[in-house]
Amino acid sequence: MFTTSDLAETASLVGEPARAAMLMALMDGRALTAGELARAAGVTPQTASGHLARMSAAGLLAVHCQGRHHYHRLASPAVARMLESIIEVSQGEPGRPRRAIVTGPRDAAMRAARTCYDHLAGQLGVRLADSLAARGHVELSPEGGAVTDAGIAFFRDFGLGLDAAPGSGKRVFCRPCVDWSERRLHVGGTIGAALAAHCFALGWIRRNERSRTITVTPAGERGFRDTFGA
Amino acid sequence: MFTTSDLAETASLVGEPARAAMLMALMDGRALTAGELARAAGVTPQTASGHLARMSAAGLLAVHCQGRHHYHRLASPAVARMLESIIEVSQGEPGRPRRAIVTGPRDAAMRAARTCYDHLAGQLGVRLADSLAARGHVELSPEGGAVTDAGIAFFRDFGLGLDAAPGSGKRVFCRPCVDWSERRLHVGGTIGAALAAHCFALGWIRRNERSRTITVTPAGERGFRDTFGA
DNA sequence: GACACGTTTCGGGTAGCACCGAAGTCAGCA
DNA sequence: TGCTGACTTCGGTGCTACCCGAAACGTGTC
Repeated sequence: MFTTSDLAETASLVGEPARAAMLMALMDGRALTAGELARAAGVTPQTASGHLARMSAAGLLAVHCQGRHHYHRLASPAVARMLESIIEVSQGEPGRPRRAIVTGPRDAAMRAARTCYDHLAGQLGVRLADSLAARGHVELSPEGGAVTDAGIAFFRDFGLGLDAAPGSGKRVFCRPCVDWSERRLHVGGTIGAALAAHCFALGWIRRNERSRTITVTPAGERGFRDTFGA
Repeated sequence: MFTTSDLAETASLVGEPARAAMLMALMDGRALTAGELARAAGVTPQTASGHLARMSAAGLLAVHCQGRHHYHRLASPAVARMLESIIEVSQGEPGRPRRAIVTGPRDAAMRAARTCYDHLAGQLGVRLADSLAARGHVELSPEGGAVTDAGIAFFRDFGLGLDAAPGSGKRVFCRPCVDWSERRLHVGGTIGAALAAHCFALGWIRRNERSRTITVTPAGERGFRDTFGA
């Protein structure tokens, strides 16, 4: 069972600016040290330590100690999904315009391409999703998403190891994820994670230091154009 | 764009016991008056009023004034999804047992059958989902869900008006929703909502006053057994 | 119009907690 | 073994906001 106080407890952990900033910093799926998270949240290490201990105890974060560094990461994809859904509500209705924000170059890089827990987001993520949908490889809707039979063959050719056999009748789902900068859907879930991991392995994209942004390499430019037409 | 403070602001609204209790009371999708919500949260009307105003301003609730009663409801399915995802995280890992709670008869009724925003949940919801999955009418996984072609025909025979044409190639998705009492998946999304609405229309189930629980009528017992084998 | 009822606004009391300074613990290194 | 750096624990301070009593507002009823 569960009680409403459990709901409030979890939500109140997220509902504090310093902790929210730490969680957002971890949304790229990497593990960061306590000091890095303290800087990301703009608080002193001792304050951050208390926050991290509480979030770990509540099952929001997982800790991995290595020497004198303590690496923290989101405990599970469910936590990432929770944060996404809160962000979606925070954005309000698309119709109602929110206050404009002066966007610096850093924000431009964020909009261009970034990771969203374990898959690709930003303009790159949306472009890929659009291309995959236009070619009939995936179907995406706010309600859900799935990889078509043609898509399974395509991803297999591309080099992704898919667990489900094409003839098994079992559908490969791709979770639709609302992009908070583009306000459009991109491909998440296991297929999104596998796709992102493969692009990293191919050297098409690489992570930038101290940021959730990613850079598309020249090889990636060619690859995305030739393989995805995007 | 959005900022981390938006995330914290929304989460902090949910992360307060009185407000969380009100939101949970609204999770059945109905609209309740300010006074009813005050009682549900265990606070005075004037305290509840302040909370409701803040949640409405933030876009979590929608208000509908009728005479001297103000009816509040969840502003959108996105809010319901957000609450579900927070609950999912609040429950922790299935492996780690949470503190046992003495469950009274009221809780037993909740576990048996209730509504979850707009669809059926509890043992009834899970039983229906299992039956539909076993017969190949839907496919459900934590990543997503879809109605099969056979399922579309089945639901059409049952009397549900489905928007997507069977031959259009467009998939009808059903959002998987983690049941917080059964810890299993049940059928949500538009198909789940349509299914629940049709069962209400057929008189198979009816709402109980002042509770999210629902009762299966004798006609419903027969109907669920004959039509769904559940 | 007087009254009852549901809801909202205002003001002050209070509890909780986020924050930081200082000190303690632990790992790595010379 | 002493030193440095990363992290945690402890104690005290200050602010936020939750809460309720009192009163005002609007609406439906007699």
